Amino acid sequence: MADVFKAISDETRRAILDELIERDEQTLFELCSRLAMRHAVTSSRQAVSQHLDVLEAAGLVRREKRGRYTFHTIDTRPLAQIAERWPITEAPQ
Amino acid sequence: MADVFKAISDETRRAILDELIERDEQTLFELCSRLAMRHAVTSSRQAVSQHLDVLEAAGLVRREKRGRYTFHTIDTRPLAQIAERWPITEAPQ
DNA sequence: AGTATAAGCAAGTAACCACTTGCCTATCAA
DNA sequence: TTGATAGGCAAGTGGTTACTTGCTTATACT
Repeated sequence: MADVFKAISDETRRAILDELIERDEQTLFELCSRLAMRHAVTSSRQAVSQHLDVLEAAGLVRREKRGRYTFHTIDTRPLAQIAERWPITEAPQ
Repeated sequence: MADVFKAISDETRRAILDELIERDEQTLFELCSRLAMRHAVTSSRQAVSQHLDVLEAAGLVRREKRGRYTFHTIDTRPLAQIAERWPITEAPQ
């Protein structure tokens, strides 16, 4: 789907995926503080939340609400279609 | 590079890559007519040329000028970094 | 030399998108 | 029940970007 390409076209969203690869099942606040500390992302909570909306629409992140916390889980499988669509050859074509 | 993600974030540019996968070494005019016929892309020559600029900056397309023709070649290798950055797992994480 | 074809350059425009701001809802603890 | 924490909703704004328009350059053909 086109959503996947749009999702990874933004630097902050790529940092979110990086952070979720390092540590999965994070809440919004956890993500915000760890993005600021480890990935030099200065976006506000609302901005990060909107990015997570985009990542969820692309199927790259799943949300699971427990109590007052919402945990975010990464799912890299939608990225497979990229390598399938344009197979990577060793030498330049 | 960030340019690769930006490059494939646009539907028309993805169609250009699709078309170059089908038939490599096309000129700008060839690309324009084949995009219109086979990929329902209605963009003008200048628009396609600007898209090729972006794809070239991302290293996904190389240009080779011979006489009055400029041939465009696809190089999918920059896409490999995507799968490397977020490895694809079979089951959801 | 003159014309046609292939393509580059550059400014202007309109739509999109990331981000902010302000307010609201829900859950939990004291 | 009151306050604090975690998060959602929605409108407005500024910057980016895809696209058009018009002009220019370069190569090839007659």
